[in-house]
Amino acid sequence: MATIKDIARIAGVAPSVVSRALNNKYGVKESTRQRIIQIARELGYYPNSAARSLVTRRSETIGIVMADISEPFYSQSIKGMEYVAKQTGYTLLFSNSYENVEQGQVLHKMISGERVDGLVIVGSNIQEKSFISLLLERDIPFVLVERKFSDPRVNCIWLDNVKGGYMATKYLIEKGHRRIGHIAGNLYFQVALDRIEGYKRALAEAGIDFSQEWVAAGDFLTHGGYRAMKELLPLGCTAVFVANDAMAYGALRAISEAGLKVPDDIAIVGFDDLEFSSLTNPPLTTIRQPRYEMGRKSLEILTSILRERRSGDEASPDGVKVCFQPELIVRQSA
Amino acid sequence: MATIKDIARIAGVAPSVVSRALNNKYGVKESTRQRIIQIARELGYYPNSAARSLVTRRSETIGIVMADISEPFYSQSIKGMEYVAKQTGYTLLFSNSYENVEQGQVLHKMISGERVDGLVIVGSNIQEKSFISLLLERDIPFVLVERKFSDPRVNCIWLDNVKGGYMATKYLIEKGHRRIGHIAGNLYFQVALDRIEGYKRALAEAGIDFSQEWVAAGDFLTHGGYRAMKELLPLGCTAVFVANDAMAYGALRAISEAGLKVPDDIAIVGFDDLEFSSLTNPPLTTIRQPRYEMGRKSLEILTSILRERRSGDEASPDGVKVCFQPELIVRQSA
DNA sequence: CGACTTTTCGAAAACGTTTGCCAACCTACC
DNA sequence: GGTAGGTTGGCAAACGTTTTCGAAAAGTCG
Repeated sequence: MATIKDIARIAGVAPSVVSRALNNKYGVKESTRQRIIQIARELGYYPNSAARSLVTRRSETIGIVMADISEPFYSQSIKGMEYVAKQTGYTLLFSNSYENVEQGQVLHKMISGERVDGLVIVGSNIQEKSFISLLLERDIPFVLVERKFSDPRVNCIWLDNVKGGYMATKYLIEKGHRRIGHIAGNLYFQVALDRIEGYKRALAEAGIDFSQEWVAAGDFLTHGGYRAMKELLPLGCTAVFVANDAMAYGALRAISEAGLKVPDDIAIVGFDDLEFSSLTNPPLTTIRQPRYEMGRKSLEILTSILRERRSGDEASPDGVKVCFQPELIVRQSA
Repeated sequence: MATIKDIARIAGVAPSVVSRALNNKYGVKESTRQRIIQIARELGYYPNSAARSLVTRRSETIGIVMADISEPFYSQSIKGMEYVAKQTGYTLLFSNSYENVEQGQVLHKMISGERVDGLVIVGSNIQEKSFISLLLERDIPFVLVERKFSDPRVNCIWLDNVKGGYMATKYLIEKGHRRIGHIAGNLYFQVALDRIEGYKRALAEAGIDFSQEWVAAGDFLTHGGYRAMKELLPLGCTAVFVANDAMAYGALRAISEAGLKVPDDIAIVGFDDLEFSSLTNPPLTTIRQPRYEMGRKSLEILTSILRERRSGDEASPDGVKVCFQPELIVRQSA
């Protein structure tokens, strides 16, 4: 590979001039700049990223850590993030946390190895906070997705899950249901708790007693939804609000295996509005989460912080907090 | 962040010794090694990856380029790759090619910037070959997934798609169907061509005339499957072999919208066996592709090449070629 | 105890960039 | 023609490692 020195030699100029020319810095005559650019092109020059980030202390890379990148739930978020990454020239480095950000050395590998300039952490569980103080202490920009965090310094973006749970449940109540169950997500995650909270509020508002028995524990995965629905079935509810679509798929299956019909015997409302949810039988009524926009926003926040830092401006000490709104998508399962 | 020099100073030793101690190299007394390790731990030392790869010319990173990481099709491959990556300590750097590897600078960014030590390229289209000669020329290890490439030097792994297409079609024939349509994938990809070929062979073997009219053009995406099925519907076929599950979902929808029943009016066989395919209505009969194993294998091949190179052994000039076998999964759509 | 071998350690170069600072050059103005 | 001021280019240090080579220390053996 050609280096900056090769170019300098050929152009009859010092390496530093080549660097400035290629980086569009002030202080090099336009004619020599053109000459240098031409030579660089002919040599197929591409800057060595290790050398560059060693001196600039920047990697132009952003780390994305999420539970499991292969969950369909994340597909749209990723697309949104990539959109911004492409715009701003950042490279995205994905890493699975498998429900536990703090465990494992991925985070250390990323931040201590200076492989990333900043982080987007989506869906960390509520018990984890030491990694947050670590990031704060090391002064590494990051944004939390799907988690509200009270410290004013941290950037968070999340969906109003309480409202979403409320909307789903209220919709079922308006449809005339009174015996409404809930399949909850993994309770170590704030989203699961918030959706339960919304469910409770709608119930309370309609004067329906909340019963712990009606909420079955799930794990946000299809199979967990299936199991939970089986638990719920004998209780005779006429409707179930399921904390996410993936579990709703499992619930649909359990219901169908029991020989019951959706929505006539049991109505189902999911959460998330995955791509597949319009293809289930029947198509799933659900709460849409603007995942693309949220992914995009998360990266916009991060890149703008990074930009501020690079330009040396004093960044505001306060983080950004953005709350997105859920939307009810009515299909045929309720 | 603490550097190797800090440790050296505290330990009263030269930086080079620290490096050797931390990398478990021969030539440092066990007692000093322990002392150094202890100090490193106390300081929370982590090697700066840029500095390291600048001198070693290795990034300990593998680039994975695929059409669209968020397609559910890839989820299992990714899991398989991650498994090996974790074992071997490599970091995975994903990049979407959006159906065109050569376009765009991702590849250059990765290889010319020396960000990756090797590449796994899954599903490049058949017209693209200049990137292959580039990689060969630059002597960058890579493995092609989902594409057979005749040059003996290149490592390829693929599924026997001809056989898969044959199995799917033959199954339908055995079920008594004679009017069997096909929804093809994007014809710029070898897999699409091979599955058509398998379809043709099964037809020929059963003495059924092949008619171009019976094969509808698709794009491997759900919506394309939906459209293609609509084209096929008026032709009165009693069965359709769909080139992948994602399109099969669209086909199922089109059929159901037309008021027809699967499998009674039209039988459907898909390809891939995605997670969702057991949840469709009716559950999809399909050809399974061992995606996890293929992802895993691709990275095993690459890492073993990388290991050989690092140890300085002369690698064999010939690449590895691995063909995986498809498997028929019978559910209820055919 | 001396000669030799082996082990342990240190100095320094190298990897490819960026950047602060200074020197040289050019322009223009008096 | 001299000087001030601005523009352009070069030198050298720095970033944090690894690695080569040689020196010093330690160990071995007669």
